[in-house]
Amino acid sequence: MREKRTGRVTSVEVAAEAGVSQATVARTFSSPHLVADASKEKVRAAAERLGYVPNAIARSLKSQRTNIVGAVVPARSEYWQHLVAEISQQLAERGSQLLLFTFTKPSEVASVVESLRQYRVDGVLLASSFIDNDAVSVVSSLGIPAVAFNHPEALDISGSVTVDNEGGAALLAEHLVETGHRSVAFVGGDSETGSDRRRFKGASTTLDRHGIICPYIAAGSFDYEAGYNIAAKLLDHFGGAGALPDALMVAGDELAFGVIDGLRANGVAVPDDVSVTGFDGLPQASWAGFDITTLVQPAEELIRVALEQLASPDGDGQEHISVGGFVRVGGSTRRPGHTNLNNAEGSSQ
Amino acid sequence: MREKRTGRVTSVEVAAEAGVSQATVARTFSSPHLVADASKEKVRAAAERLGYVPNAIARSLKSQRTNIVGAVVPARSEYWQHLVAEISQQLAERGSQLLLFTFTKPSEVASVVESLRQYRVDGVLLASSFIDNDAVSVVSSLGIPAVAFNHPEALDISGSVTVDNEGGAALLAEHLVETGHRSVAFVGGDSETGSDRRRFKGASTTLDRHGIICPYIAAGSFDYEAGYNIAAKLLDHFGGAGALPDALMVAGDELAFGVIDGLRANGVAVPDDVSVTGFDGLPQASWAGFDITTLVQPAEELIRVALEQLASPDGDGQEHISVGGFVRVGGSTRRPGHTNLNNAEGSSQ
DNA sequence: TGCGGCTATGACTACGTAGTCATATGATGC
DNA sequence: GCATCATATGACTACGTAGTCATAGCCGCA
Repeated sequence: MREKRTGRVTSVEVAAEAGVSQATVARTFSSPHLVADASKEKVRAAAERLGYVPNAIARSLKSQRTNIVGAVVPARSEYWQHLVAEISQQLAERGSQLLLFTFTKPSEVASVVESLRQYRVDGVLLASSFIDNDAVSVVSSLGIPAVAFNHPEALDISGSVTVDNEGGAALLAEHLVETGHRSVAFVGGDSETGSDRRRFKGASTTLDRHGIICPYIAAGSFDYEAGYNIAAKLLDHFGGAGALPDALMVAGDELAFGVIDGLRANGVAVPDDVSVTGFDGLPQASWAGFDITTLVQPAEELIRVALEQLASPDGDGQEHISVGGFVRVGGSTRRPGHTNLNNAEGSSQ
Repeated sequence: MREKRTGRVTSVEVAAEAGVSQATVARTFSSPHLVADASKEKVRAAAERLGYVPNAIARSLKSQRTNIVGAVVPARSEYWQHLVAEISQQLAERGSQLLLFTFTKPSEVASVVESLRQYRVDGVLLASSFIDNDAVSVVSSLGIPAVAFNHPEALDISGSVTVDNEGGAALLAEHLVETGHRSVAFVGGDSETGSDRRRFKGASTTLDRHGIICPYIAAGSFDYEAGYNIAAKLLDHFGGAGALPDALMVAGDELAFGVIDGLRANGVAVPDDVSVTGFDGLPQASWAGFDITTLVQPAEELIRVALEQLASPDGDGQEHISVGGFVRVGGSTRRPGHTNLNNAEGSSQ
């Protein structure tokens, strides 16, 4: 009785067992339409008996396709953790695998790229505005299809997919104006990133059109900690809780969580003393404790578009796609009933 | 002038360029100690000129090692998102890559396992108590070293690493007793999971020893939603906010976030009306808005131990390791000063 | 001088698959 | 009844590397 030497059975052995050639076994699994039903049956039965599983490594070597997509994302980011789940799911649907790389400092990206080159991934999702253009250009100059995700800076180097940061921030700003907010400040994350700058631009331009001047206040990064710490400084800056603007537009949801918690720790009520908006549409933004008014990034669509670009024939992927988001209204902003601009003053503090 | 056909240069071409044999090129990159310094120099220079990068796929085929570790985790879980970052970091330090698979329903695990077999990963981290024993046994019966992570049920099938759920829950229970809580209920997640059962066991046994009977209340799953929804039912069950026990021990942090938000939405103050503890030690548990008293799982250690087990020679990995956690005291539980058991009544409601 | 031992290197081959080419078998057209 | 064609299959080889084996050169010691 033949034993199942599982995981080490080859197509040759299956061929012997099934009484066909190795080629027929290979075809049964990779191009079944080329094999007669009777043969397929025999092969499948033999494979079953022996515990055969096609070797994807060998297949990749021969076919020059790995069916593996690499993703390079920052390790500690609620936003990217959220997206990775979506990436993974969509890749699975396409029959591809996800080779995940995380980094905590941008300087780690270089060595990651080296690994990606070695593994001959079919494509790379460079997922972050924290990745500098050098890394992006290295990858794409290697002939690896790359899509810079939410990295609107990478315009001339590789394909890119991003939410419409400017338009999204504009939508949020419009919403604030419509709900009667007359003074707004913008709390930025990492001002080195294009996302941050574009969100501020969208906000300030829109507010400006309504005669509101929107100062930029830098938290330094997009994480909770930064938001929490900036809260006290905001109070200093404006001269106390009573002097805060009507609303704070925060550049990212995680940052906004920190801002809200920090404000509350300082006795500021959200939204009663100040409205707060976020940006990203994280699941946690809907949690009752925060319930943030935020711009929801259509994660499913963003990633679908990005993967389609990776899958498209090389070179054609040099597109730069911007996807619109939508405002999710939560309890972190005041909603003075059907207030319009005429009586908006009533909702100001 | 030779062009850099990047990504498609082979060791043979580098050998020709450097004036050595292919074997010497291969050795320069995989066993440099076998190559004379002078040759290494020539090879490195030639490789640089041609833009050569070793092909990890071919290497894997030849050497029967992929340097890839697979991880199978639930897609929507704060806890696992937290751990994936740690896994990824530690694998990078070991020169390995992470092939990530996520699932939303346990039924999806089967197809994931199929992919893992094809890719001949060096090992698999089966990261969840949601994965049934069938899947675990399939993997390990394939000769793929597998470590069931936080899956204390898998005792006879593969190696496993888990936090000491029972001991951790006992620590939390002790803390509650020490801080004067005299009545406690346990809010469970998915009672099908061993983690849930053991945490309850640790809690109830310990509380029992102090004369406290701890009922089990099922939220059904470990996610925020479940926690939020169970809050109202808790009030029903106990007959109003005033009749709640002194403390609720919740089986997981994310679940606890939901419980807290749900309680607050129903006008219950945490910790003033009821103390709440979590379990996991997620970063968010330290956020000011929640600031949960929780059992911190030592993520770094857990994963290090798991990876060491994967790396150990096959067969030896059949160990079942339990790692202790520690209590992080937050603001979600009352701390009546130096209250001890003698005057604990004073802090009861 | 001669011989064992050590280092560095090249020739060769296997890893397991998929695609190319050639061939055999029927089925179809005139 | 012969040429044509589609289908099914087998033999063969290449994908790019790493390890095995053999050999050449070299040192030291008798």
